[in-house]
Amino acid sequence: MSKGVNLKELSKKLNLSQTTVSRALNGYPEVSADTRKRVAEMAEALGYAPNSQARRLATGRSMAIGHVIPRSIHEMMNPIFLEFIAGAGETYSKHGYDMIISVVEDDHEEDAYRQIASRKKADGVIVHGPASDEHRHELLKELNLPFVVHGRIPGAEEETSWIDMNNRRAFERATNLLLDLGHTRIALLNGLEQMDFAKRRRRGFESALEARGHVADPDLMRSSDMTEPFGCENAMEMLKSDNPPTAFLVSSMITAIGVARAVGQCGLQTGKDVSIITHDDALSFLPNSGEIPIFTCTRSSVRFAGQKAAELLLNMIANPGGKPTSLHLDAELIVGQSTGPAPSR
Amino acid sequence: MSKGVNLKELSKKLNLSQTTVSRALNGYPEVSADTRKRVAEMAEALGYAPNSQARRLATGRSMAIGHVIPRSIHEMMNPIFLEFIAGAGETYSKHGYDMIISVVEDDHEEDAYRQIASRKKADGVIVHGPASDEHRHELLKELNLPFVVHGRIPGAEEETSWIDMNNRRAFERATNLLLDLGHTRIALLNGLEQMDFAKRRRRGFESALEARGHVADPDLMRSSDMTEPFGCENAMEMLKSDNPPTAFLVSSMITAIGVARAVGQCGLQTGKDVSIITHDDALSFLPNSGEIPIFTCTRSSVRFAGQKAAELLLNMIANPGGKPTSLHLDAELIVGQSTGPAPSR
DNA sequence: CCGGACATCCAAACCGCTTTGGATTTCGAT
DNA sequence: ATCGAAATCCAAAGCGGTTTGGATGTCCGG
Repeated sequence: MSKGVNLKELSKKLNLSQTTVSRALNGYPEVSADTRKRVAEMAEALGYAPNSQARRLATGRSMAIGHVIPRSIHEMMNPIFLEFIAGAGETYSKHGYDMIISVVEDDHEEDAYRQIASRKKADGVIVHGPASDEHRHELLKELNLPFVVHGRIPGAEEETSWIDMNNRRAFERATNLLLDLGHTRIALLNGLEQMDFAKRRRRGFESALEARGHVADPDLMRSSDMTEPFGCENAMEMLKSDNPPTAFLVSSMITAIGVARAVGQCGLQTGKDVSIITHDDALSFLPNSGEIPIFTCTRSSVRFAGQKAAELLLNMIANPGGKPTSLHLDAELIVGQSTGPAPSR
Repeated sequence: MSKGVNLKELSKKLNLSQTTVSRALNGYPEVSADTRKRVAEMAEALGYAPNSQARRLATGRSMAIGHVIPRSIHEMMNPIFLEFIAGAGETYSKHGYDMIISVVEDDHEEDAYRQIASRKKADGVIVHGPASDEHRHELLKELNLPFVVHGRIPGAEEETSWIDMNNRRAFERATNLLLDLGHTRIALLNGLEQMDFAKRRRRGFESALEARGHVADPDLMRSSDMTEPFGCENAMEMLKSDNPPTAFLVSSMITAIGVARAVGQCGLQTGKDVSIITHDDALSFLPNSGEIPIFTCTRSSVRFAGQKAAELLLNMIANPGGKPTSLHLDAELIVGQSTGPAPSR
């Protein structure tokens, strides 16, 4: 209601020292119950809230987590990224942390991290979209900035904290389902393969094929930003080829929608003439649920991952010096309307 | 490189007072060029960067902009929201501002704003997704917190700063195009009509129809979260009805994709049997560009809107006491593959 | 040679909170 | 009555910057 009351004024009003008022408000034991109550009431009445900058300066903790997002990431991973952020944000606000997001030019990412560290802008950061050739973790270690990776950094799994889904296994299972349905010509529309997750998915796909004595056909494997047109154009091209695939394994719902469009445009029917399995990040604006979801999918909620990543990070910050901890989520394989037995020809 | 140098240490190293060092670094005139250079070099060498909390406390400006996003918004507007954020973020970092995002439970939104104000967490905020029945601006005025609205608050256009596209006019023009093509049964798949933008779009649609002597058929108007299934299910239902529409006017690409799916499933062809015009927010992961875009659309880049909104707000903060200023963006009407003359029957 | 205008630089106050290191009081136990 | 522990509370010292109000030195015209 009222405004601008600070600790000094509040304590004067109460005829108490700032020390006592501060302690009363922050739950320290050396304050009598009476006093505490009196303080709380007056604070409430005067609408007192501690200035966060001052508190941060005094405590040395910024009570904020940073997310550095270079343009390239958010163009690629746009919706997935936000969903993750939203999840993380829920955890932060539950724990009184702020989330600060830096959108930076691609070649300023390192700068951004350095600034966060040197200016003490955040107590920790989340590393998004680790590449196969990843180096941010080294920088962050040097900067002494706690971090959690969304995904895994190849070769640094033991020494970093991360949260990831089991990409390889999910795609292995999906591929097996298609094989079980009789499909042998299976296309893979994957995310950019400089990203770690995409590489893992491909490995899952290939190893499932190989285990059954098949070999992945390079002509049927494409890798790109996961847009809708990427799905449509490539599916179209493959479907019109001499030896078209009967099934598609796709890395994102959006791309899968593109594939479905291509299937339609070719006069074919999804789930009958052509099967599609997609990974489903459970994005809220692209629901794929219901009794029989539209798309057969491997599903793993990226929002949930965000929540957990934040928890991991806050834990690290609260208990410094601990061992890195990680979380391995398993994707569900859910059968929907987009798969069926391979057409006999 | 090195770490933890603060102003005191830096100035000691230089045999200068903190005052002088601070002034040299911040470009004040009362420092000789020599000294300034010496200071700059030493600061560089020692890797000095001012602690942002301390600076904030001293200057009284938090150098941050807040975005409060209740769950309901980010479930609805997910991808659009992020694109806007990304645009705003670019502007912020260009000006040395931080972006802080609070994800809050729906009924804690007011609290979030109060906290930002009382704890001085941000120097201003962006108001997202104004409803027809909007009150946040009143709260923010009471809190004396500068803000810019993305969209418009009905009845408060004059007294608030906002950035918006011309929703009514865009949908009017789109409707006219359809009418020109001979369509008379046109369906409207709109966003939630408690949102201001959706209401405006509907008005544009209706007034274009009326101007040509038609009346909007309530059976052909639906309003909901702009998901893909919303488009598919409703289009399906309408197309199977006795008196199906020959064209759809849709509020979002994602929903339009759903409509296209329904069209395909009905064995019809988009752009021939059924025309679709959608609004296109120019989301990066849903490109609808190229020589002949897939969808005929009204296009307005929401990322650009984000950039501009941020500029508006930073201006307000830099020049307090100014009159509210606003920006009215015009959407382009772009003809793509999804429209054609109404089928003669 | 003097006084004032500039150009430089500095000591200290301040921003608003937390926290250290007592001071004072209370009270049961000896 | 005496003592030490426990319970309360406080003055003051930070945290790391910015900014105010001089102090000092230099240069120039008169």
